[in-house]
Amino acid sequence: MHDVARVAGVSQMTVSRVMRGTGYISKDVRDGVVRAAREIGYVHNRLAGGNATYDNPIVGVVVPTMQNRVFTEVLSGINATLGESGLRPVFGVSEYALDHEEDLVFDLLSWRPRGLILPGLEHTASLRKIIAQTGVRVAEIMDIDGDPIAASFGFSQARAGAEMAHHLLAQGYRRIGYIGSLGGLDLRAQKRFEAFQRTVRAAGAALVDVTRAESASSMVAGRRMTAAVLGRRDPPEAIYFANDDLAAGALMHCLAEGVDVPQDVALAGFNGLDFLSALPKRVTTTLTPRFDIGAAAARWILNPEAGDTARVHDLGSVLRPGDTT
Amino acid sequence: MHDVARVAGVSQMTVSRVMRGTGYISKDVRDGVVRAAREIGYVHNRLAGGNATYDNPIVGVVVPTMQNRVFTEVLSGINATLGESGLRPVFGVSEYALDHEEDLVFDLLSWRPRGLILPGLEHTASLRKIIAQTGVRVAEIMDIDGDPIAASFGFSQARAGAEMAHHLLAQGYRRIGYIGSLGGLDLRAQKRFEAFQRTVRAAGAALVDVTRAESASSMVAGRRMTAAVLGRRDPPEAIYFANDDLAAGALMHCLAEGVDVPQDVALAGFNGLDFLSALPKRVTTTLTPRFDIGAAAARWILNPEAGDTARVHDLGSVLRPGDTT
DNA sequence: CTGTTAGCGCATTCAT
DNA sequence: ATGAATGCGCTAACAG
Repeated sequence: MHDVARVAGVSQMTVSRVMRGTGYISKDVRDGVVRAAREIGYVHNRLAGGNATYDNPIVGVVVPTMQNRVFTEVLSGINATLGESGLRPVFGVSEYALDHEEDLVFDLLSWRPRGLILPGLEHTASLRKIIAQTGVRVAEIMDIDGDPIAASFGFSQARAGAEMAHHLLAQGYRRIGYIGSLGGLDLRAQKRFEAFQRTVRAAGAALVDVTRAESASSMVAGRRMTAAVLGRRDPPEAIYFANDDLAAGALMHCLAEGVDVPQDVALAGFNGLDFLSALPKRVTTTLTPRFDIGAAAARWILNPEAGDTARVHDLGSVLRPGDTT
Repeated sequence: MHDVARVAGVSQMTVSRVMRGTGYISKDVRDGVVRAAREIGYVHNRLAGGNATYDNPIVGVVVPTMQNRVFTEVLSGINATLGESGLRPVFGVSEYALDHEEDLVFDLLSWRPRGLILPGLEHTASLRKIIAQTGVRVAEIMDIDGDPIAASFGFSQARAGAEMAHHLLAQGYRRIGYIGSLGGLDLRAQKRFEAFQRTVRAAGAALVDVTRAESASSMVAGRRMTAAVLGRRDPPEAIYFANDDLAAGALMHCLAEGVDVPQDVALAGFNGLDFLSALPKRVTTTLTPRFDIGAAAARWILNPEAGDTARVHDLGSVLRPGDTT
């Protein structure tokens, strides 16, 4: 900055102001500074200033996985919203492990981020403690069933699960199955499952099969598990999947093996990913506003002053019946 | 750090050394410092030191899009490799626009990254200039057909395209189509296409239909375009798609409409994404090492000293014939 | 609208 | 194995 200032014939502080676009600078001076910077090939160091201001143009983001479109879409929403303000997300992948999440948050805090975006409402005690100590602004996303640290953005996982149960029951299915993944590590999926299970049983229907892969969810896993479940004695009339990938894999199994959907077995997914509408049958699913959740959380981090004092932000989810139930 | 030092009864410099794990520190002192830090809730500021060292534990990454699994897998590879060294990727999305890429690089340089990872070998002149001026370490990924700034990691897009042409020709197809997306903005896809086209024509066969969506590639777009192409007079006997999503969408169309594959039309994709193996038919495709490309590029950024002086790193691609050709 | 002064939190360098 | 002095590149606060 000193060099730029010398070349432009102004003070170093003026260069700083031009670079950040703050304060009142006459057009002539501004142009001169910009030209001088270009001339000597100067690139503003945006992190050095964080030293003086105690924070950086960064938002720390923890995602459970990158293998699932859901979280890359959330990340897209965050990135798009932050981009307008020149901030950037710096992310870590927790692999659905709370203790790993704790380590990640500790690391991300060493970047002095303006805020943190975390998945879900469940965290370790140490995590909560360090958040309280440092006073970072934290947005919790994807789930609103619980008490947020500061603010939550998402929808009710329990309501979504119960709603799908009601839908299947309304279609007359009484012998129902559930197929998930990750051995139940996905706490949001688990919440959906539990509400689903409660609702099914409360109606006097039976949850006849619950299967979870140890692996991550994928079409391949869905196809494999569905084949297994349908091969057992007295298979379910309808299966609720933890997400669309699993459900789509199930549909592929049925297409390949000539199993009639929904006559022989009904299928329901979760998330409403775009690719579903390319499949031969429209899969019944629940639409979730993934991009918007990321965008809303990012916006909340960006505007500490905004009159938005709500702690719980329900962006809603919508059950979309298809041709598979 | 001062506070930690006071509590631990050592100098600030010793705390700095403990935090970074460098230099020789006696176990007693180290433990005392760690305890003191925990006691007062101190979190190391990893970016402040970048001030003194002229760079930060950051690698700037440009990806063309987040809508495509391909690039999230590359990002995973980068993230996994950097994680071991405590660095983090900071990414920007170029939307396949070279001028936007230029802006992003300029922005990423303001983070004083240890290196940059860029998609492809084509960049604007200004981009090249600023890279040269700042002397950042740059890894170019996904393509090796050309002259890298410093080092490239990927495979030959041209070879992959030609190889698929040979495969289709060997199966006896003479009237061939191509379906892409993004109006040709994806320069790697474009290179594949051109080599494919050359090879088809050199063999005396005909490229009878070339269709590109303006939108991003997706199963939905693939299904829609395939329906259109097959509805025209004298449709192609085989279609080469810019990627697996498009090809999978085509297969869905054929399944839904009772079009026999590969009897009525043969289909070939590109990338070898996992989900292909869940489809009712194995789609012919080219396997690409996406995760490994990201990992290799990250490793190269991490080890400036390594004896690796090669500029071109061919990680290879493999044509995998399936049941659709 | 622009400049001066002071200092952010840390790492390098050189002592000891 | 540890400490003191110094400076990195930048911004806040205030002066004018």
